[in-house]
Amino acid sequence: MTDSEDISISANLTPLPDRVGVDGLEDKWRGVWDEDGTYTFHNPGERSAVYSIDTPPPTVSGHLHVGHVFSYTHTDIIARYKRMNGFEVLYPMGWDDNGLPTERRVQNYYGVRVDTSLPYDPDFKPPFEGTEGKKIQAKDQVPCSRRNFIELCERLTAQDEKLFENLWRRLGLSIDWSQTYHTIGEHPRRVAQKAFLRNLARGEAYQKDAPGLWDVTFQTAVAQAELESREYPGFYHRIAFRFEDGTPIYIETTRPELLSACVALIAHPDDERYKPYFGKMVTSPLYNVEVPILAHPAAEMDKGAGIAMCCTFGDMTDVEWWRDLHLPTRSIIQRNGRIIMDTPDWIRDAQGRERFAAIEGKTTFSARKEVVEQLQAAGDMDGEPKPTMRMTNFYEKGDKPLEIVTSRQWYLENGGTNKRLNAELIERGKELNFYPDFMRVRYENWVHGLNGDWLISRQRFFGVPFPLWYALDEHGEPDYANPLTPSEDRLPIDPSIDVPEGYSEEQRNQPNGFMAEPDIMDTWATSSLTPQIVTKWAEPGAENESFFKSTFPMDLRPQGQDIIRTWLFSTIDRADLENHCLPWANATLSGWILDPDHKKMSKSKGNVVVPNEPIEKFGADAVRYWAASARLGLDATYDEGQMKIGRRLAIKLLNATKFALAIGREDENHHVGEAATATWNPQDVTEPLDRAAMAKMAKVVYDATESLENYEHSKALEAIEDFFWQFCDDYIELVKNRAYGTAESTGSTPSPQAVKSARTTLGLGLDAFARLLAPFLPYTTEEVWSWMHAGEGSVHRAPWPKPLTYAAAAFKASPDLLAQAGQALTALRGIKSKAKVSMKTPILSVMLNVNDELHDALVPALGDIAEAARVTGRITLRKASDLMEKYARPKDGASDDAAPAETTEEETIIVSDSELGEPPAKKPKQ
RNA sequence: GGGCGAUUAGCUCAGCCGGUUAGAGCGCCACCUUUACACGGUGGAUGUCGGGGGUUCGAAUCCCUCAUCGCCCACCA
Repeated sequence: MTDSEDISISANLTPLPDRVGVDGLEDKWRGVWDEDGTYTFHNPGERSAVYSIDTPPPTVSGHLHVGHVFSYTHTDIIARYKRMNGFEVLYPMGWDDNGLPTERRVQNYYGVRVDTSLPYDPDFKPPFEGTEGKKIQAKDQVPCSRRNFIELCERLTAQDEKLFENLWRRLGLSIDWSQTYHTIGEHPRRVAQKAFLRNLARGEAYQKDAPGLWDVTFQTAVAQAELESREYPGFYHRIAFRFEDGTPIYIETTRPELLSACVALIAHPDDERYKPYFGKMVTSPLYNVEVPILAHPAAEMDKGAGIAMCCTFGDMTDVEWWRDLHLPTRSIIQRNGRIIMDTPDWIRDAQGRERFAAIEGKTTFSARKEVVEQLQAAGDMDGEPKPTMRMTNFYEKGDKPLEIVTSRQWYLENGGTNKRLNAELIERGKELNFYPDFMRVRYENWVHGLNGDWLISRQRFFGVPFPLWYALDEHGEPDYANPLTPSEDRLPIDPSIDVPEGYSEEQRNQPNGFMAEPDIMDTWATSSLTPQIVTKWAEPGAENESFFKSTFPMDLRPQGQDIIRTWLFSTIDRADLENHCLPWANATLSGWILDPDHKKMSKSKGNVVVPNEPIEKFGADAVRYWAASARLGLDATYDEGQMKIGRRLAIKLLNATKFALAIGREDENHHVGEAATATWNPQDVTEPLDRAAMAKMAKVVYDATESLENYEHSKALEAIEDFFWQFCDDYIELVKNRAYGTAESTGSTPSPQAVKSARTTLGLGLDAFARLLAPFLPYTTEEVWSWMHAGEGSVHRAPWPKPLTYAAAAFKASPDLLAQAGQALTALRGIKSKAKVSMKTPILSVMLNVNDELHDALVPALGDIAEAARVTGRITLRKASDLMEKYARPKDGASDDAAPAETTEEETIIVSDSELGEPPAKKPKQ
């Protein structure tokens, strides 16, 4: 095989449609891709031949959003690009269907709630179906077993997943649907439990009975990563504690209802105002409980009165003081957020006990009101409460401030307490390529700022259960210190159904028997393992082992910037602990979608655009074009104008390709009904203008490739698109007559070689554009590809173009000639535009005054230029030096030659002495 | 309070490791139905590059500062 055969492109040309359009292409090609398995991943058995993508599993909430199509398009462009570069692309889809959002929807949709004491009922029928929107009162909700509830969760999410899948398919995501997982599915459960058991065995997972953040609405513990600070209105209350002699000492608090939980007053050790009192005792108002005044550096002198009431627990600072100063625990808040029902024994004062009885069982809100009234009545409050806005921690999905509750929870090391691990995770962050790079800072900030390990247990129902049981002693008390674990080959298990080795079901919850760990893992504890899930880390068998080796560590994690601290970080944590490496080499971070008023689109704002609408209106390729024109990491404005441009680009590609392929094959009605073959050999490109076009193509291919290698899809698209329009507007216009083999205007018939050169360049060019645009406009490019490569498979499996092919065709020509010829053409069109006549009007004669370099460059393309501009008479090029002479003399004729000196500097081509002919007679409309 | 982005034509955005007259598309104006395309074509007008300072022969580009918008982290007495 010689070099020239190596790079020439053979085409199988089909008959062409008389009219083309983008509508209908989606249905046509989606079916073909499914049938042909165009996007199916085939394990090549070696890591270097694979590009693997850790697709974000969207929360299936039943609500779709254009933001979804935005970021997923970015990833799809990369997937398609890598596939065309010969990689087997593992591009799976996942659904995040476990967790609270699903639970809440199921409760409302079916009108049920979990009662863990109920047994599974295989014939359970929920009282409602599809009641969303209508408010089902809590009292109307029918209790059901956890397993029944989970079945309902699965039923509902299956419906939502179908909606999402339809959208993704419509959008043209090149996902291998056979690799789909959902986070509550069997395989992810196995991964989550296996990874947890290994963390446990290595001592990275542990349980602790400690104060922690607690959501009173959902009645579950929450993790640091799920916190959200929000402004919350409150009041400062100035309250008097008293020394033995009755002297008051004032503290300020926004939470007077916690007065009875006070264990100390705390001031800064350097605070001169309070230094004399450290170590002294004071008594609390209302309850007359003695508490010490202590020093701690976390107290801030300029906050409130400078001395704070430490309660167990009002906030995380209280916890810090309590821990550091070994203070007693006096909890008064229950897990449901209400005050405890029994008057605590540390209140001994009879009147104090009476006062406490008045707030028993109340919410913090009404207890606060009661306590304030009591304080005012007792004369222990100074002045009126002063309103304030303060930042308060909320669970990101909750709407009541978090309380701090002591409970037994499971934790996983994440560098929040282990310094060595923290440093290691920072280091992992440095190894990872972030796109854009500045996102790395957010990761580092977060890891540096961790103040505790990752709380992974949740007191909820729909999620992956901990694979644990506890032995019960003769009194029925669990031995938490020595959990019972299943062997890995039993996974996944549900401890509330399955039985630990060596026990029988009858022993469940019996003295000397066992009990299941009731908690489930947080959603992120499963989601943090998506790389292990999609690469089949936990699946047994040689085939899966090979799969894992070919795909892990993965290549790409695309995700939203808002979940760097959760998903990105926790995934790195898990892979570091389990696999001792980064889970992927690259992470791409998407920005937000803003509505046309630059407000972030969100459901609560009511400005969400449902993605089906623009796809319906403009077509999937057009919507993708809009998404593709935004850079990673930057917010993008929802812009239908951009979609219109995308649609226009797609239509142009269809028409230009049809036109180029039709040349020389048309019958008298311009209809192409016959199939044909063609060989586009770069060596047949012989004309200067054609070579210039190919030189430009080589550069564009090179630039686009470089941009895509750097995950800069928008830059690649811009380069390709720019040249595509230049190719259509200038190059095709300049050569179409030559390609036809006719020369109507100049009267000189082009040589067969010149004709072939033009046709070859058109073929090579449009073949290249189909490939270059394939990642962006998959439907349109597949359509045009099918016209020129019938029976050769999909463009999406065709090789990405190489600069070498076009450089060979360019034969060392400069790309500049194309631009220069384009300028000349523009100048000639300008004559007609200014004269307000049809472009068909012949130019009888014209003089083009150009600078010296341009003069020499344009000479070889003059024939094409004259032909394209319909110059029927003389076209003369004159050098700038001669031009100056001309302007030295007064001149006659047209007035568009004003200000010669300036004009000479600003324009490279000046038209003079032009003479137009008669416009041709208008043809009657057909 | 600490940090990260953004700020360029009416709109959406390029350009930013300093260097000729700051670009594109949309929109706008005028014209043209031309053997691919009216879902079209051709031509044209449009900017104190957020403000202010500085470095430099030269700044949209580098430095300082301020402002506005968005986001992240911290902030519950």
